[in-house]
Amino acid sequence: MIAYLYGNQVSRQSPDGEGQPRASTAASPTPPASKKRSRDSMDTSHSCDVEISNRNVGTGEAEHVDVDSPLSNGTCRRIKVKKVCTRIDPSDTSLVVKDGYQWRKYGQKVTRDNPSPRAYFRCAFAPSCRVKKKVQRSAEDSSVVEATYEGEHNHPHPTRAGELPSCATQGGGSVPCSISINSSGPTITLDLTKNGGGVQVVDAGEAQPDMKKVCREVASPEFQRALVEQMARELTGDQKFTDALAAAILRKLPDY
DNA sequence: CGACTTTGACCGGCGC
DNA sequence: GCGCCGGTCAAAGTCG
Repeated sequence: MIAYLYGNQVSRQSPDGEGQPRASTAASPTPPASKKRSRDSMDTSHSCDVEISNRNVGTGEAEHVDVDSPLSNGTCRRIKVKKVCTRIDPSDTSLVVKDGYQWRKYGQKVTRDNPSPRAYFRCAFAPSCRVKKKVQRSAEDSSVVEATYEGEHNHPHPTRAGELPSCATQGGGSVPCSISINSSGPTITLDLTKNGGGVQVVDAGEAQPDMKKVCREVASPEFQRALVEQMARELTGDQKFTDALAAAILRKLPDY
Protein backbone atom coordinates (compact mmCIF):
# COMPACT_ATOMS: atom_id res chain seq x y z
CA MET A 1 0.00 0.00 0.00
CA ILE A 2 1.09 3.51 -0.65
CA ALA A 3 1.95 5.87 2.15
CA TYR A 4 0.14 9.16 1.85
CA LEU A 5 1.71 12.35 3.00
CA TYR A 6 0.47 15.85 2.72
CA GLY A 7 1.86 19.16 1.72
CA ASN A 8 4.82 18.02 -0.27
CA GLN A 9 3.64 14.54 0.25
CA VAL A 10 2.71 11.53 -1.67
CA SER A 11 -0.72 10.95 -3.03
CA ARG A 12 -1.68 9.33 -6.25
CA GLN A 13 -3.31 10.15 -9.52
CA SER A 14 -6.44 8.09 -9.77
CA PRO A 15 -6.33 5.67 -12.68
CA ASP A 16 -9.55 7.00 -14.14
CA GLY A 17 -8.55 10.62 -13.93
CA GLU A 18 -7.91 13.26 -11.36
CA GLY A 19 -11.40 14.72 -11.42
CA GLN A 20 -12.74 17.94 -12.74
CA PRO A 21 -11.53 21.22 -11.37
CA ARG A 22 -13.50 22.25 -8.39
CA ALA A 23 -14.79 25.65 -7.51
CA SER A 24 -12.30 26.06 -4.77
CA THR A 25 -11.64 29.50 -3.43
CA ALA A 26 -8.38 28.53 -1.73
CA ALA A 27 -8.20 32.06 -0.42
CA SER A 28 -6.43 32.15 2.89
CA PRO A 29 -8.12 34.57 5.27
CA THR A 30 -5.01 34.89 7.34
CA PRO A 31 -1.60 36.01 6.17
CA PRO A 32 0.17 32.99 4.79
CA ALA A 33 3.08 31.56 6.62
CA SER A 34 6.37 31.90 4.86
CA LYS A 35 6.77 29.19 2.26
CA LYS A 36 10.40 28.23 2.24
CA ARG A 37 12.03 25.66 0.03
CA SER A 38 15.43 24.21 -0.21
CA ARG A 39 17.49 25.25 -3.19
CA ASP A 40 17.95 21.66 -4.40
CA SER A 41 14.28 21.36 -5.22
CA MET A 42 14.79 23.80 -8.07
CA ASP A 43 17.21 21.73 -10.05
CA THR A 44 15.08 20.60 -12.98
CA SER A 45 15.39 23.70 -15.11
CA HIS A 46 19.15 23.52 -15.34
CA SER A 47 20.78 21.99 -18.30
CA CYS A 48 24.11 22.16 -20.02
CA ASP A 49 23.79 19.66 -22.81
CA VAL A 50 20.94 18.16 -24.72
CA GLU A 51 20.61 15.21 -27.00
CA ILE A 52 17.43 14.73 -28.94
CA SER A 53 16.09 11.79 -30.82
CA ASN A 54 12.60 11.28 -32.10
CA ARG A 55 10.35 8.38 -32.54
CA ASN A 56 6.71 7.82 -33.27
CA VAL A 57 4.86 5.16 -31.43
CA GLY A 58 1.31 4.44 -32.41
CA THR A 59 -0.88 7.41 -31.76
CA GLY A 60 1.59 8.81 -29.29
CA GLU A 61 4.67 10.66 -30.37
CA ALA A 62 7.65 10.48 -28.12
CA GLU A 63 10.61 12.78 -28.25
CA HIS A 64 13.58 11.68 -26.21
CA VAL A 65 15.91 14.27 -24.81
CA ASP A 66 18.90 13.56 -22.62
CA VAL A 67 19.63 16.53 -20.44
CA ASP A 68 22.75 16.96 -18.38
CA SER A 69 21.71 18.23 -15.01
CA PRO A 70 24.50 20.01 -13.17
CA LEU A 71 25.40 18.66 -9.77
CA SER A 72 26.75 20.56 -6.82
CA ASN A 73 30.31 19.53 -7.57
CA GLY A 74 30.14 21.09 -11.00
CA THR A 75 29.70 17.89 -12.92
CA CYS A 76 26.70 17.05 -14.98
CA ARG A 77 24.31 14.16 -14.41
CA ARG A 78 22.48 13.06 -17.53
CA ILE A 79 18.75 12.85 -17.02
CA LYS A 80 16.23 11.64 -19.54
CA VAL A 81 13.54 13.96 -20.80
CA LYS A 82 10.87 12.44 -22.94
CA LYS A 83 7.99 14.21 -24.62
CA VAL A 84 4.88 12.22 -25.41
CA CYS A 85 1.92 13.49 -27.40
CA THR A 86 -1.37 11.76 -26.80
CA ARG A 87 -4.69 12.39 -28.45
CA ILE A 88 -7.60 12.67 -26.04
CA ASP A 89 -11.20 13.79 -26.07
CA PRO A 90 -11.17 17.59 -26.45
CA SER A 91 -14.06 17.82 -24.00
CA ASP A 92 -11.99 16.05 -21.39
CA THR A 93 -10.61 18.84 -19.25
CA SER A 94 -8.55 16.63 -17.00
CA LEU A 95 -4.87 16.63 -17.87
CA VAL A 96 -4.47 12.93 -17.39
CA VAL A 97 -2.12 10.83 -19.45
CA LYS A 98 -2.63 7.23 -18.48
CA ASP A 99 0.76 5.58 -18.47
CA GLY A 100 0.32 3.08 -15.70
CA TYR A 101 2.41 4.94 -13.18
CA GLN A 102 1.01 6.68 -10.15
CA TRP A 103 1.45 10.42 -10.10
CA ARG A 104 0.94 13.09 -7.49
CA LYS A 105 -0.13 16.41 -8.83
CA TYR A 106 1.78 19.16 -7.11
CA GLY A 107 0.99 22.17 -9.17
CA GLN A 108 -0.75 23.71 -12.10
CA LYS A 109 0.21 26.82 -13.98
CA VAL A 110 -0.90 28.76 -17.00
CA THR A 111 2.13 29.51 -19.09
CA ARG A 112 2.61 32.38 -21.44
CA ASP A 113 2.94 30.46 -24.67
CA ASN A 114 -0.14 28.34 -24.11
CA PRO A 115 -3.56 29.34 -22.76
CA SER A 116 -4.11 25.82 -21.49
CA PRO A 117 -2.90 25.19 -17.95
CA ARG A 118 0.14 23.02 -17.45
CA ALA A 119 -0.10 20.41 -14.72
CA TYR A 120 2.91 19.20 -12.77
CA PHE A 121 3.10 15.63 -11.50
CA ARG A 122 5.63 13.73 -9.46
CA CYS A 123 5.93 9.97 -9.29
CA ALA A 124 3.95 8.79 -6.29
CA PHE A 125 4.66 5.11 -6.60
CA ALA A 126 8.01 5.31 -4.84
CA PRO A 127 8.92 8.23 -2.59
CA SER A 128 12.51 7.98 -3.71
CA CYS A 129 11.57 8.16 -7.38
CA ARG A 130 12.29 11.65 -8.67
CA VAL A 131 10.60 11.39 -12.01
CA LYS A 132 8.48 14.39 -12.89
CA LYS A 133 5.83 14.81 -15.50
CA LYS A 134 4.44 17.96 -17.07
CA VAL A 135 1.15 17.69 -18.91
CA GLN A 136 -0.26 20.42 -21.12
CA ARG A 137 -2.66 20.59 -24.00
CA SER A 138 -1.16 21.46 -27.31
CA ALA A 139 -1.62 25.10 -28.23
CA GLU A 140 -2.48 24.13 -31.80
CA ASP A 141 -4.70 21.14 -31.19
CA SER A 142 -6.69 20.99 -27.98
CA SER A 143 -7.33 17.31 -28.51
CA VAL A 144 -3.63 16.61 -28.09
CA VAL A 145 -1.94 16.63 -24.73
CA GLU A 146 1.81 16.84 -24.45
CA ALA A 147 3.35 15.00 -21.52
CA THR A 148 6.97 15.71 -20.70
CA TYR A 149 8.74 13.18 -18.52
CA GLU A 150 11.90 14.16 -16.68
CA GLY A 151 14.12 11.48 -15.29
CA GLU A 152 13.78 7.74 -15.08
CA HIS A 153 11.82 5.61 -12.67
CA ASN A 154 13.98 3.78 -10.16
CA HIS A 155 11.31 1.18 -9.47
CA PRO A 156 9.46 -1.44 -11.46
CA HIS A 157 6.49 -0.48 -13.52
CA PRO A 158 3.36 -0.70 -11.31
CA THR A 159 1.50 -2.47 -14.07
CA ARG A 160 4.05 -5.25 -14.01
CA ALA A 161 2.76 -6.02 -10.55
CA GLY A 162 -0.77 -6.07 -11.87
CA GLU A 163 -1.85 -2.96 -10.04
CA LEU A 164 -3.31 -0.98 -12.87
CA PRO A 165 -4.72 -1.63 -16.28
CA SER A 166 -2.47 0.22 -18.60
CA CYS A 167 -0.89 0.57 -21.95
CA ALA A 168 2.29 2.04 -20.62
CA THR A 169 5.85 1.33 -21.54
CA GLN A 170 8.95 1.38 -19.44
CA GLY A 171 10.37 4.78 -18.81
CA GLY A 172 7.02 6.49 -18.51
CA GLY A 173 5.93 6.28 -22.10
CA SER A 174 2.27 6.63 -22.86
CA VAL A 175 1.19 4.85 -25.94
CA PRO A 176 -1.74 2.59 -26.62
CA CYS A 177 0.02 -0.70 -26.98
CA SER A 178 -2.07 -3.43 -25.46
CA ILE A 179 -5.38 -4.93 -26.38
CA SER A 180 -7.68 -6.77 -24.03
CA ILE A 181 -10.16 -9.30 -25.29
CA ASN A 182 -12.86 -10.29 -22.88
CA SER A 183 -15.99 -11.90 -24.13
CA SER A 184 -17.50 -12.92 -20.79
CA GLY A 185 -14.52 -15.09 -20.10
CA PRO A 186 -10.91 -14.79 -19.14
CA THR A 187 -9.22 -11.59 -20.23
CA ILE A 188 -6.63 -12.05 -22.96
CA THR A 189 -4.14 -9.21 -23.23
CA LEU A 190 -1.95 -8.77 -26.27
CA ASP A 191 0.97 -6.64 -25.20
CA LEU A 192 2.57 -5.07 -28.25
CA THR A 193 5.42 -3.64 -26.21
CA LYS A 194 6.99 -7.04 -25.87
CA ASN A 195 9.15 -8.45 -28.56
CA GLY A 196 7.10 -10.74 -30.66
CA GLY A 197 3.97 -9.65 -28.86
CA GLY A 198 3.37 -10.85 -25.37
CA VAL A 199 0.12 -12.53 -24.59
CA GLN A 200 -1.14 -12.69 -21.05
CA VAL A 201 -4.24 -14.52 -19.95
CA VAL A 202 -5.94 -13.33 -16.80
CA ASP A 203 -8.45 -15.86 -15.61
CA ALA A 204 -11.72 -14.21 -14.74
CA GLY A 205 -12.66 -17.07 -12.52
CA GLU A 206 -14.65 -19.40 -14.71
CA ALA A 207 -12.40 -20.76 -17.40
CA GLN A 208 -13.89 -23.11 -19.90
CA PRO A 209 -12.44 -26.64 -19.85
CA ASP A 210 -10.71 -26.12 -23.19
CA MET A 211 -9.41 -22.67 -22.35
CA LYS A 212 -5.86 -23.91 -22.05
CA LYS A 213 -6.02 -25.06 -25.62
CA VAL A 214 -7.47 -21.74 -26.70
CA CYS A 215 -4.80 -19.92 -24.79
CA ARG A 216 -2.09 -21.93 -26.45
CA GLU A 217 -3.51 -21.06 -29.82
CA VAL A 218 -3.81 -17.40 -28.94
CA ALA A 219 -0.25 -17.33 -27.64
CA SER A 220 1.10 -18.91 -30.79
CA PRO A 221 3.17 -16.73 -33.12
CA GLU A 222 0.88 -17.64 -36.01
CA PHE A 223 -2.18 -16.35 -34.20
CA GLN A 224 -0.43 -13.18 -33.14
CA ARG A 225 0.80 -12.52 -36.65
CA ALA A 226 -2.65 -13.08 -38.04
CA LEU A 227 -4.14 -10.81 -35.40
CA VAL A 228 -1.70 -8.01 -36.18
CA GLU A 229 -2.33 -8.38 -39.89
CA GLN A 230 -6.05 -8.25 -39.35
CA MET A 231 -5.73 -5.15 -37.21
CA ALA A 232 -3.59 -3.52 -39.90
CA ARG A 233 -6.17 -4.38 -42.54
CA GLU A 234 -8.95 -2.95 -40.39
CA LEU A 235 -7.06 0.26 -39.78
CA THR A 236 -5.90 0.82 -43.32
CA GLY A 237 -9.41 0.07 -44.55
CA ASP A 238 -10.83 2.76 -42.29
CA GLN A 239 -11.03 5.98 -44.30
CA LYS A 240 -11.26 8.11 -41.16
CA PHE A 241 -8.11 6.54 -39.78
CA THR A 242 -6.13 7.04 -42.96
CA ASP A 243 -7.33 10.63 -43.23
CA ALA A 244 -6.33 11.34 -39.65
CA LEU A 245 -2.96 9.68 -40.23
CA ALA A 246 -2.35 11.76 -43.35
CA ALA A 247 -3.31 14.93 -41.51
CA ALA A 248 -0.97 14.09 -38.65
CA ILE A 249 1.91 13.48 -41.06
CA LEU A 250 1.21 16.72 -42.89
CA ARG A 251 1.28 18.63 -39.64
CA LYS A 252 4.74 17.30 -38.93
CA LEU A 253 6.10 18.35 -42.31
CA PRO A 254 7.69 21.78 -42.57
CA ASP A 255 5.85 24.32 -44.67
CA TYR A 256 7.26 24.68 -48.14
C1' DC B 1 -12.20 12.58 9.16
C1' DG B 2 -8.96 10.87 6.01
C1' DA B 3 -7.76 11.21 1.21
C1' DC B 4 -6.91 14.04 -2.36
C1' DT B 5 -7.09 18.38 -5.27
C1' DT B 6 -6.85 23.22 -5.96
C1' DT B 7 -4.61 27.47 -6.22
C1' DG B 8 -2.29 31.66 -4.57
C1' DA B 9 2.17 32.61 -2.79
C1' DC B 10 6.86 32.02 -3.02
C1' DC B 11 11.48 31.22 -5.08
C1' DG B 12 15.12 31.63 -8.25
C1' DG B 13 16.73 32.10 -13.06
C1' DC B 14 17.02 35.07 -16.79
C1' DG B 15 16.74 39.04 -19.85
C1' DC B 16 16.89 43.87 -20.13
C1' DG C 1 18.24 46.25 -9.92
C1' DC C 2 13.85 45.12 -11.60
C1' DG C 3 10.25 42.61 -13.58
C1' DC C 4 8.75 38.51 -15.89
C1' DC C 5 8.18 33.77 -15.91
C1' DG C 6 8.31 28.77 -14.94
C1' DG C 7 8.40 25.67 -11.30
C1' DT C 8 7.27 24.43 -6.56
C1' DC C 9 5.22 24.71 -1.93
C1' DA C 10 1.71 24.04 1.23
C1' DA C 11 -2.62 25.75 3.37
C1' DA C 12 -7.24 25.43 2.45
C1' DG C 13 -11.02 23.38 0.20
C1' DT C 14 -13.66 19.40 -1.42
C1' DC C 15 -15.20 14.75 -1.62
C1' DG C 16 -16.58 10.20 -0.09
